[in-house]
Amino acid sequence: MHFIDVILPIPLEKRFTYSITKAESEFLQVGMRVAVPFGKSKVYTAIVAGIHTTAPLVYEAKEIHQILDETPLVSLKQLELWAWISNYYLCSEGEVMRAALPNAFLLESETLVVKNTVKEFDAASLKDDEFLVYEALQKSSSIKINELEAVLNKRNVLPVVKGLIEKSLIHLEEEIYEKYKPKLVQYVKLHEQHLKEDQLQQLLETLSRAPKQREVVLSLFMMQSKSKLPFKVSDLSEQSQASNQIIKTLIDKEVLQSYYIQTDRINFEDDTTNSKHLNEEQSVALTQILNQFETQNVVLLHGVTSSGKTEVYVKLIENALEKGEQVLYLLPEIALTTQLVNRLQNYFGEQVAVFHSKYTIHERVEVYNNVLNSLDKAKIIIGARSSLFLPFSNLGLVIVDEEHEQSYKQYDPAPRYHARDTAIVLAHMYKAKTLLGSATPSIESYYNTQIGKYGLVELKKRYNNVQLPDIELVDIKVKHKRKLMNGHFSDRLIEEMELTLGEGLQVILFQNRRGYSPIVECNTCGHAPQCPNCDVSLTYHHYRSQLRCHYCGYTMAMLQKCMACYQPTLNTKGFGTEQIEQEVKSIFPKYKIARMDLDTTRGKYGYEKIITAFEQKETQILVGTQMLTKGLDFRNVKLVGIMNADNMLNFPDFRAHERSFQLFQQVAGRAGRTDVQGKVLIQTYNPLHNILQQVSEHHYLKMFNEQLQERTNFKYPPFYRLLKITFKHRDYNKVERSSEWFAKSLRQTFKQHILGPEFPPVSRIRNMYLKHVMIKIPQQQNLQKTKEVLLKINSSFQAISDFKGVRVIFNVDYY
DNA sequence: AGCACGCCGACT
DNA sequence: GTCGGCGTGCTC
Repeated sequence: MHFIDVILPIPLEKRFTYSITKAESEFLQVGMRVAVPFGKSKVYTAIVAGIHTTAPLVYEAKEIHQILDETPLVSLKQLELWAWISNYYLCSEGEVMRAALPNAFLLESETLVVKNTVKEFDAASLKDDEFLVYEALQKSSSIKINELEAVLNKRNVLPVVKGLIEKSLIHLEEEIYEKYKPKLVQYVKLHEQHLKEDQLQQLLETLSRAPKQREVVLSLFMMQSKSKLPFKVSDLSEQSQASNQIIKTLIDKEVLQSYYIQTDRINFEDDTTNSKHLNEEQSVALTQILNQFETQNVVLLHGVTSSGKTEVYVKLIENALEKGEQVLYLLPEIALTTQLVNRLQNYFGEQVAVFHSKYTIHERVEVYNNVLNSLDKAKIIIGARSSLFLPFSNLGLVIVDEEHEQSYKQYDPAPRYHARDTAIVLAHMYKAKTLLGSATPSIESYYNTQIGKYGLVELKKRYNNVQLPDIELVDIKVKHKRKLMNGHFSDRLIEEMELTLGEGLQVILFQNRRGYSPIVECNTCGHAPQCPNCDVSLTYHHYRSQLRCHYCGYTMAMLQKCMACYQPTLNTKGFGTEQIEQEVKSIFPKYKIARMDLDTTRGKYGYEKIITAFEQKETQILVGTQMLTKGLDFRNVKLVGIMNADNMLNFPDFRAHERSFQLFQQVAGRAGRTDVQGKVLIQTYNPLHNILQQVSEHHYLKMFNEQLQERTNFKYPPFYRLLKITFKHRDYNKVERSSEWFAKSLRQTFKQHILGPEFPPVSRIRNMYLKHVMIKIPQQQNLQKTKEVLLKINSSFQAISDFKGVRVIFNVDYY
């Protein structure tokens, strides 16, 4: 007897065992996909994780449905990484599998209703619904079960189907299909029988009465004489100005022959240029990095904005390529702009492959396959965090750019992994080196350089010796008192904007909040409209005059009168990008303004349009949220205005200060990137705030030391690990009771290292109440043991019937 | 996570 | 009387 253990793409801890034949056991290898029946009717794609001959004791293993691969799709190293993630981040291997494989590799089964070939039966015995199904089956022999919903015009069609099965009129079949279809492009050539010269003459004569067709043949003949490459149908129709119909006729007549070639969807122009020379600082940094790699696995490159980190990366990549190694270049999702990708493609041409979520499922499969087959066109992978899961074979270098970015930590669906930390583990598995890069390193990473765990290399000067921008803090409390504010703009900001725009240079305005205003309040009674599903007030969006909830997407029309007291005294409180845009328009009517936030960047090329317009100076002023800060390189920006620094600084989180410093520094880095010194204005009610002082002095170390002190005092990372547990249920009391129970159990072991349960700032989202419990884990405490205790408590918890249905979410190294 | 089975209110 | 709501439990 032969069996396999498989990983299924579902959030269940266990692996599942299926039986296979001897022949299958000889063919199958770990890492191949199989389709297996699961539950009563489902068919899932599973990954083979083990092959053995031990029969399960308490149940009979089902047989597999079919084998889906000829060679493993997932390597042993990848499975090792999956196991590490599921163990470290406390989730199932199935959840990792879901995140790791492009969706198109996961087959889905669909139930088909198929007509039985039966003798006579009494049509009158059918109910109305049953007759409708029977009638539909007369036209086509099978129907998908979800299509029946339309036929019957109701949702629950199963009873009808059951009835028909009992009457032996139909049966069910499961159809499995592969979601990925290779892209085929139609090519044409002259049919073989016309290849010789004299035959061609003859052919042209026979076409003398069909001038259009004759034209096409001549065009093709011309094209063939110029180039030996195959011709696409689209090329031909363009060349000869003929419609596809004419070409189709010629193919039907066998004058032309058509054939298909499988092509990659991802194409780029090939204009390889030589990489730039490094300046002295950069070469020094490069040498230092290479030296440190001799003894360190991880090196942090701390380079101020515009110091030319990318050029250093390029050299390191070249270096790895020469050794025949693969390179993974990780970026936060939003920083994956065409700007950077184009730059790297210019250096490395086809060897670069890009992988991120805006790609279609087909494009992702192609990149995956190219890496799996170690093709030349996928030597360098540029991608967002999910590219960690690609099937590398000889990875030599991992670059984590903007390593401080919090978006490297996946938040919502499990696995809640940190891409930077996982990248280091991944690199370690391949004995590869990791380079972390940032202008504003995370406290954790910088701390690791201080204790000698990572190497550290610094780039202190900007490229071309451009000076760092001059940062000025504007006290808007004073400006308000002296009546020097125009809306949300201080006189200083307006002056500087006029100056910059007057010189033909561009301005970026940063406001970390979208919409028009986050709160609408009644001046008479103080009532503010709330979201019915979440515990937040609705944000007013001027565009379409709506009130929207940023948590659940609820919308309603903007009110004319207060809902509570019916007075038309509604007032907006606070402000977002929309309001800033509107104010700029009225203060600077002569200039063109663009806004970049979640609302304006929907769609695949959402960002690009706005960015390109700004690059090409079609717009002079760009208003936006933190999207603006990531990896954009605008040459013509001189002034950056931060509209309000306070709401970020006052955010209730131990990382708020670090994050504000990073964000302000990054935004400031957009100013003055070529030869003029940039200017940054930060408007604040609190100009004496330490962080703002440190930002204005560009003093990273001061910030680092101060924050580190606070982290020591208050027991936060890097001195303690944090594990956050979220409890979620629609019943408020259930959340209260269950989280209390859990925290109490944890306290028995971990004593004062348990915080909470506490409500988060937004305590209800989509009608689900939330409560958090935090475990602080001292460095000397064994992480594995801690998790074992936690999981044990969790299984007792799951057994308590009162807590049934409460979702418990673990977030290891919570960000 | 799905998806079935199973037990209680509003309709023909 | 049925249809359909979603609470509970299982999946190799």
